[in-house]
Amino acid sequence: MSVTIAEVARIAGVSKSTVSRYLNGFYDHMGADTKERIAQVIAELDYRPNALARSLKQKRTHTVGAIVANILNPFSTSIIRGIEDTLQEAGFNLILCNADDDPAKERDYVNMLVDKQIDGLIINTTGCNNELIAQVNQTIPIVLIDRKASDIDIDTVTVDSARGVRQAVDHMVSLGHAGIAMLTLPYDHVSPRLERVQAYQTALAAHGIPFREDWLVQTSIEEDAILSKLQALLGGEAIADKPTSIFCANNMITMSVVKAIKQMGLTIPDEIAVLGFDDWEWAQLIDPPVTVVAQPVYDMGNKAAALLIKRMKGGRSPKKPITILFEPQLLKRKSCGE
Amino acid sequence: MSVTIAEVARIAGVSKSTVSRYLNGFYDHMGADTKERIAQVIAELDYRPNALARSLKQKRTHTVGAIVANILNPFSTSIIRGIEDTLQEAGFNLILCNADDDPAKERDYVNMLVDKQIDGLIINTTGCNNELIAQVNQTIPIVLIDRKASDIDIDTVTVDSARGVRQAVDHMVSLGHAGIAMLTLPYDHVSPRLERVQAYQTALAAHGIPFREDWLVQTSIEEDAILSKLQALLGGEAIADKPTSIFCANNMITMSVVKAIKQMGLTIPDEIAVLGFDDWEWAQLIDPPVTVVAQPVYDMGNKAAALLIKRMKGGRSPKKPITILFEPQLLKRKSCGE
DNA sequence: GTGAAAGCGCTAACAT
DNA sequence: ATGTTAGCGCTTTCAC
Repeated sequence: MSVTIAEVARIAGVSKSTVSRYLNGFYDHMGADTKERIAQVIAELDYRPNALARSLKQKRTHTVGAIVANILNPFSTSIIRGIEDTLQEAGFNLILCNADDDPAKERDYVNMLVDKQIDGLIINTTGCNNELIAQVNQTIPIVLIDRKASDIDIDTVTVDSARGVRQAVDHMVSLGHAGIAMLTLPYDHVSPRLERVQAYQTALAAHGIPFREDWLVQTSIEEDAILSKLQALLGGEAIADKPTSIFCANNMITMSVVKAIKQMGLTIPDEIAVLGFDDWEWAQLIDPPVTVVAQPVYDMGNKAAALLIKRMKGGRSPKKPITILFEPQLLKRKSCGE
Repeated sequence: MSVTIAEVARIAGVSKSTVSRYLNGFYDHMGADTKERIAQVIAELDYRPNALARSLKQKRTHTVGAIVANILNPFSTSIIRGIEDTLQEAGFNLILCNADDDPAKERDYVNMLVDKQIDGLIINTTGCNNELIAQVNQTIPIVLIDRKASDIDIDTVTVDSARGVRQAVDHMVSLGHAGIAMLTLPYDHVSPRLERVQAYQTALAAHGIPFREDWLVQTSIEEDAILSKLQALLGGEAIADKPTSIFCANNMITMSVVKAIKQMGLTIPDEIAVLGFDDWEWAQLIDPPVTVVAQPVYDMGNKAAALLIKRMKGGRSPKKPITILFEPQLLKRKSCGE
């Protein structure tokens, strides 16, 4: 068995309480000699307090959970880095979980984290566990990141998708594209996806471009799926019936679309232009470098963590949920033409 | 306060032990009626056992820690997915940590995880905490992934770097490249980096190509650093003094090198060929698609988790550490010429 | 300035 | 088939 506080106390010739006080930094009224003795014994035995026992008593774990939707997405990892840095600075530990965009997995992770008594939670939610999240949020502060949960009142850090889409469409139109298709993952429960689809329609309307139902396509990022959707979109005979550009609703779609277009032997942007929501480290290495609407992901992670920390320290203050909106930024590269 | 086992017991009109037995699935000799009653009360109160209290008593948390070197690296995230899937199937929880290639962070995370009483640990180690890792491994099973710790005896899952490098060099030579430079991150404590550097020299020798000290360059992935190193390498006047190809020791280097080469206005592979260790999802989208030595990362994650599970279940069996070597695979694309 | 004792929520002998 | 009891390792009143 590993060494306990009792053993430290015994060897140092003091009581457990005294060692405990030492551990928790209550030196104020402590004899310099006892203090030193305890320090020495701890060092000698290489004693480390049992966090489980401590937390069981204190009812705080100094640990925050974060559940991301898809850890393979660079978007998620950048957010994680942002969360991590801020949390670390404040002395909180982070338990990272990957829901894999699976509501069941998300639910299990939320429950596990609650069971482990985390002090706070950051979720890039699937959008399918709103009741559970709302319920947990009664006792444990939760901050949603990127994706809102429309029907519950909860702190959220996200980006102004509508503005980003507007910039994207404006840019494409300014480059002469009138036929603008949009590819997105299914947007049933994921707020940014829905917002982007709506903003796309709004932006088209603003430019007097008629919205074509068949040019708004929902797809998975499976290679076959993307390919067949794209072929349907671009494979026709009549030129007038084909879009000249594709707006991709997030980076996973963008990557898959670029891959599929190359497979089809089409050239970007001459035969088909591409613009994506989300920037990532190597978007500029792609042939051609992809024009994107970038989100300040790292900052968003920072902010979500900072907000959560405030909530966790806030005691039982009447917390009125807030939503923090970040501004997206259009990064003009080569995939839409000059 | 949240509901406890005592309350469930009270309301169900049984003792805590009985509820506990129910929770742990010891139904065998339990009255069908009590069983039902308990189930009902639990559902009514939405009772969830306190994992902290349970683990404190049981001395098992059903939780595994994983520390990756750099979560921004797709290599890490693929490994994570592999670990996750296997662990989940076996009913273990995963706490993910990102050491950010910082030995101090790694040390802190190891300690935190130990304090939290994880049942097992998977580390993609910085190589600078070997004593700590060896010590922890006395009581908690640890599996190293990707990077070995040469001086300690511990389970390891990694790839045959030497073989991969040999394939890479062979390929470049077969394409007529004799001037092969190598770029790597500092390889002080990171086993695959060291192995790849050594294998590079061995492979050159095997082809009768003299090794040039100034063509083996250590660098960070900072844009400026890479650029200046590359300029030193490729910027000279005398053609004979310049390598015609660059072997990148991992994917982070590869991405940075490609970026820098583009910035310099050079074309790949005509002016300079590039071959990288590590494949990743969108390496083929780069202009030109990068030829790489791929590692079966997901499988490696799977295997590491499986091995760890075996160790955790193995009780106090005399575990003789093993090393599992995966085979790399050369993926010929366009960055080395035809 | 330090100690004794109770208890956090749970499990696991040992009874019956 | 179920209850009683004694902790797991720590913190925290309350004494002195």
